[in-house]
Amino acid sequence: MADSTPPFPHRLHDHQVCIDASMDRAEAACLDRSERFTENRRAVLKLLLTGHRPLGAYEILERFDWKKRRPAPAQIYRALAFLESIGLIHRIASRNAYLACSRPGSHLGTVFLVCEQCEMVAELEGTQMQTAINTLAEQSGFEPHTQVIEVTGLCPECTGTPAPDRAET
Amino acid sequence: MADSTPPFPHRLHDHQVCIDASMDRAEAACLDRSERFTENRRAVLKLLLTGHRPLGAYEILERFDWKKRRPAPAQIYRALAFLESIGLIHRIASRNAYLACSRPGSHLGTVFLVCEQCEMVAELEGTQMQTAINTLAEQSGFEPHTQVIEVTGLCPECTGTPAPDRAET
DNA sequence: ATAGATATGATATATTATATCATATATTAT
DNA sequence: ATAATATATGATATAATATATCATATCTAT
Repeated sequence: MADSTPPFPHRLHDHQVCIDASMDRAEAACLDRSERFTENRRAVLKLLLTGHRPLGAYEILERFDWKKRRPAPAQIYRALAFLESIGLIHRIASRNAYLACSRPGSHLGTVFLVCEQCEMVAELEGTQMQTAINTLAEQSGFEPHTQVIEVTGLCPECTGTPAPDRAET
Repeated sequence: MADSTPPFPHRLHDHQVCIDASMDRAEAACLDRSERFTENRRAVLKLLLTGHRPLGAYEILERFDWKKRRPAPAQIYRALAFLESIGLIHRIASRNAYLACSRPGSHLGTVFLVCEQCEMVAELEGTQMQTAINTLAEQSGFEPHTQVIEVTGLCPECTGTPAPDRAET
């Protein structure tokens, strides 16, 4: 049973739909946990949702549409910490950058494919990978808690080799 | 065909053997590429070899046994960049730290198991993981170049659950 | 309305990493 | 051996990323 959404968002997809859906999910996630979806958190998430590409904290700061005073870095980091804590964004460790989550649900075995040219990131489920990690961990007597799986390379758009057209039911 | 060395070095293993062997391999690797194994590079590698645990660049700097003036950060980073470039050390992205390599040979599918308590790191081959990544990449039309696979959790010593004694031939 | 909890504002500073240019050292060709 | 070339280091400065702290504001439940 393959996932129907393509790993890398199509060049011409309706991105507003992504944004709206994500903001709605965020709203719901906060409500669900009785957490506040404040203006700051909203603003930071919205900035991260502008593209399927990770932004550094200071990049977010620069793009922040501040009404009064320019916000301090801490303000951004606080929002990022919060959003990450409830699974709405991911930190891409290999880039010190933050990415809006595009896969509601569990993120235990999530794999990130990061294009080194256009910086787009695909967020994949990696079930097989998870199995492999669990096997390795078991063999080592290791108890896994969190994991970072980030693959850097070239996305279909940037290699000129588009992804095979699978699952055309 | 399982690897005979345990994933996490045993509490009582003869560590001097590790160090000596690694320094010898480093020497050979440099010779092989006509690169210079200078005092700085030697010193940085040696510090990283003091334990199977990653050190931050500034941690290395602090422990650096400087004869004259305290070296500048750049000096450490230069050595680290060099050592990493020829595969003698690894960068642990999730910790901004550097680890002496304990597995001569290819590092394409290397998996790091990082203990969040004692900070020991096991460096594993992850063949199955590599296959999983390649599959995911192919399905996505992604061309993988480099990858970061880091699992954080508790090592056998720290869970109290020692690794099963496998391959006792 | 008040008390308690949580988020923000403001300031300062810690941590990690790189840029630059002059000097020194090693390697190669002569 | 010596000069020419390449490579590494020394020294200084600064960039980029992230956290600590404490006062104030805002929300939530009673």
